[in-house]
Order: sequence, then C-alpha cells, then structure tokens
Amino acid sequence: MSWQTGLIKTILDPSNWIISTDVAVVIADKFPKARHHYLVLPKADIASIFQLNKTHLPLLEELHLLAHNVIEIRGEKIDNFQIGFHAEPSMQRLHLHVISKDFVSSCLKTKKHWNSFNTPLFLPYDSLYTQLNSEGTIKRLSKVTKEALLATPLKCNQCSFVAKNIPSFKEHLQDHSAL
DNA sequence: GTTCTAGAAC
DNA sequence: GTTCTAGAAC
Repeated sequence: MSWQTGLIKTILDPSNWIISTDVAVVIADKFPKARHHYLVLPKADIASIFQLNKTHLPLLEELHLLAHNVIEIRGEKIDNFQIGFHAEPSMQRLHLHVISKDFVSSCLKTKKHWNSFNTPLFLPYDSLYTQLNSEGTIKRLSKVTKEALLATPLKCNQCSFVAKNIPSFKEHLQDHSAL
C-alpha cells in the first residue's frame, strides 16, 4: 500500500474517529501543522476535490458541520480556525482540514507546509462550496500558478513580518502564540 | 504525505 | 564549520 492511501487505511479503524455520522468521520491529522489539526472525511470513496459535482453539495455541508462540531468538542473558538481544502491534495480520499491559526507545531517543517495553508493553495470551505455550486466542478490550478504560490515568501498570518528562513519563522509564530 | 541527505547558503 | 533547503525515494 502506497503512502497516498494512508488516510483510507486510518479511517478503517473506528478507534481513530473523534466524531462520526452515517456519512463522514473526523480524525486527528497524523502530522498536525498547528496545535489543533483535524481532518473531516466522507466514508464514500471520493478521491479528491476534483471528483466533486453538484450532487455532493449536501455532503459538503455535513463535512462542514462536523468541522464546527470538533472545534466545539475541543472547547475552541471557530474564529481561531481555518476550514478548507488543499488545492493540490497529496493524499487519497477527500479531506477537509480543520486547523488552528497558531501554526505552532514541530511537524511544520517546510515552506510548502506553510504556503499550502496560507496562500490560495488553501481553498476555504466557503470558496470551494461557491465554486462547486456555480460551476459544477473544481478546477485545478496551473503548474505555473502552483509553483509561484509555493515560492511565496514566509509572511506571518498575524502581522507584517516576513521571515528569512523556516527556523526564524517558527520562533516568530511561537512568540505570537505566547502573547 | 514523510524521511533522508547532498550541497547551497550562511 | 554549521545551518538550512529542496529533491529523490524503484
């Protein structure tokens, strides 16, 4: 089994479910990129956002409800979270990211990690829902666009700071979180 | 997606 | 000399 199927394997074991309904489950991200990082996945075999069509809109609403539920269960505030999809997913099985905005985590190691959540490489739930509702499908970003977004400088999500490298950026994020 | 590590950057 | 990044992984 290749690494791309890791999520499918993980959700086969109900002991990994933080919450579940008839159609979806919530699990903890195995390599959390912030203090809180959860994934909401449908039980149905939907590979990615690129397989979605308008018939999936009610399913998306349920995934979003579960995203809010897990934040509430953890006693956190919805405003402190980003809820959305990666524009270029790596793992099989559609998964909605529910991640706290601190981005303080030992698993956050690369510029790609940061930019995949803090540039248009991250598709907020509402944006994806709107695109699917109006166009009936989710478009891929061009290779050129993706490369440009991955090369975006490390700009803080809480102030105007731009870091020279990852270690100094992680220190900066931790300082915000301690205030 | 992560791990490993060569060689770039400092 | 050490830190840091970025590409291969059969």
